[in-house]
Amino acid sequence: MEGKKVSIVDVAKTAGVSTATVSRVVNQLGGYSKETEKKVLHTIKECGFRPNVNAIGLRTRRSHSVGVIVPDITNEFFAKIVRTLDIFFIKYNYSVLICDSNEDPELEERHIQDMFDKNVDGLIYVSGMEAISSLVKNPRVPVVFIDRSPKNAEFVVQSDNYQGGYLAGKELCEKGCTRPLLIRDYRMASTIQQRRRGFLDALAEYGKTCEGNFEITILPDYKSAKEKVAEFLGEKGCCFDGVFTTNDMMALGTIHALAEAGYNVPGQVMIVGFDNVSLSEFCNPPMTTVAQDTEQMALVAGEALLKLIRKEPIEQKEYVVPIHLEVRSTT
Amino acid sequence: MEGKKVSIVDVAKTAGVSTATVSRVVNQLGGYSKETEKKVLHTIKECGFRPNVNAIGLRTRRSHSVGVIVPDITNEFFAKIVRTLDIFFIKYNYSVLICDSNEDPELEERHIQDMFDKNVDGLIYVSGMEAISSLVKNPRVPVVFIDRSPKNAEFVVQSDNYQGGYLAGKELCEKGCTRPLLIRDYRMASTIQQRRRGFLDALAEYGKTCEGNFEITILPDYKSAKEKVAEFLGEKGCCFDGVFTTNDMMALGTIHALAEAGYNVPGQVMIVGFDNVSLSEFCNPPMTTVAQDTEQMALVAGEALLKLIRKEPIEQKEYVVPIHLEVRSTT
DNA sequence: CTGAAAGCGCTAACAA
DNA sequence: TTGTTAGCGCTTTCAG
Repeated sequence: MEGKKVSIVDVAKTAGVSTATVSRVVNQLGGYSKETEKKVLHTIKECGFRPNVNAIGLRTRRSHSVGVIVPDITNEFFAKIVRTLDIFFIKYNYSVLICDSNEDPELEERHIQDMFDKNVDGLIYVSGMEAISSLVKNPRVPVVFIDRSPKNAEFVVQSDNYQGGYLAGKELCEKGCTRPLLIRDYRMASTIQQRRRGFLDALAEYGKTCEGNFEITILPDYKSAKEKVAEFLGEKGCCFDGVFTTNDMMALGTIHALAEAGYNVPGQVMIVGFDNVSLSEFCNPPMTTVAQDTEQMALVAGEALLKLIRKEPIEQKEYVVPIHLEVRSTT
Repeated sequence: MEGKKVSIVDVAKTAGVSTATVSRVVNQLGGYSKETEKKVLHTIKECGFRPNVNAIGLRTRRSHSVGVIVPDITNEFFAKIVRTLDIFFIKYNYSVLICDSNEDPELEERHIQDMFDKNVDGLIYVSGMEAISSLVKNPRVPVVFIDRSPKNAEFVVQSDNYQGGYLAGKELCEKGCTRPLLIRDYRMASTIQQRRRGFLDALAEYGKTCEGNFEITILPDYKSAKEKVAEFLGEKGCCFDGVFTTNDMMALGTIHALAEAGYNVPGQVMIVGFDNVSLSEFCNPPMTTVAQDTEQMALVAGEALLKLIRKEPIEQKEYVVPIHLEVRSTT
């Protein structure tokens, strides 16, 4: 009895009804008696019937699945979003297709095509590149953006990046920093712009001016930060006493460069990171950092996509998730 | 021209051939003239034809996709495997369906069913629970196991866990440890057993005996380790001078418990972890740990699955990936 | 070398 | 309330 797959025809036959009726029951479309329903449901269970998703997809052009595109699944921030989304959608019987673009536009393009080929009913696009062109090409499927806000986006959810930058600046100023330094991703994504703006505004509020070399722009990783800070230290000495980096790995690189050059953190230089990756809690000293609420972001995005898919009205096109400062030992 | 999807019929029509011929060309089955091939290929490109995967799946019962099941995508170790697999399979035009079982047997069961429903051509199962029953139920699709070796497995790839444990024990002994302690996952998975065995064998080689309370068994996370070690320290004092934990988070918990109790690492107690997560490099002090070659594991698994899917002969049923000790500052 | 046609499993008119 | 039936887009014999 485990030999062949049972189809809707088999169910119909053994239940003594038509395939249409079985289909109605399976999809809970109503228009059948309580009795037939019970009968059909019973035989379905009996013979272990599972609808063939390909046949359904072929007929309906829907897949009951959504795609999630992240630039790096290896990054805890994205991994958490993916996980939350996965758990969210399974509740609604949607399966999620995860795809790691690996920061590679070509790969990303390919993955997106792949998802369209699979007839995803919707897409969640997390902080990707600008190669959104191919997304827009397909107006059939709704797209929700996390952490990135292209024009014409149907729905965008982002952390309150401005507030994050502001909190970082405020923390530094209140703890007595007088010569602040900003280290940021050289690519000026909108999120980075907002963090920067918030930071500068906080400084201004405390009467700090932003002198000449107060800003370093680099690749946003540990190594770049460490090297660049070491170099900076070598050239100009420690002409700053507080640093805000636009992510935690850069903060860590900075901490280590400082430590190796013999400076004390937070004694001589304070540091605030961004993201609150678990590393920031366990490094030495534990890092003060701006924490994003990944779970909330994912949930909001999931809910919005679901509405878009169901063509329910959506009250707002944008959602800003609150952010908070996790104060630890580098400030 | 962007209005409707073009099907194989459209291509056939405009190319002036039959759908059968188009199909043959698309699938490179041969049996057509160079000329028709060129003509068909050209019109395919011309009108942007993309085969409908549902129709193909419905006909062939194959999906050209494989499933990957991990217990926690948020864990760097698994995320890396997923990413490598993804990149590997895309080369062969297979798409990979990632699923995070979230250490939840019910969710896992559901995800697996889902994958079968989607007609995955193969499955890679990474260090999951024992709920493999449902896997075995479906003898149609080949399964490759990573980091777990159930009986009857078609193919298993694992790190050389025994060697890992051995290296940890040796390192401790050579650096002068006399009272070793083992802290391990309370669940005795085969991988943990092997690490333990290797560790004990190394100790024996150096004439160390394993006295009474030399082994602590806990949940394998930071918090459990930290609490348990603190408690242990409180009850018996520091009756050990070297610790091997079966993963890095436990090692970190141990380090922190020790630090808080005022013990010096590695001065009074040495520590060796397992996994080489990036945290182990950045914590304080940077941790000596046993490094698994995740990339190699993923690649071997991917290659094996591909062979299984293609029904090519497979020379061995098991593959052991070398491991090495990353010596840092806790030993 | 090429085409005609059956049918994979399901849904959705339309009829009854 | 239920059944009949025509496809969805593709592969795959079987004929030619």
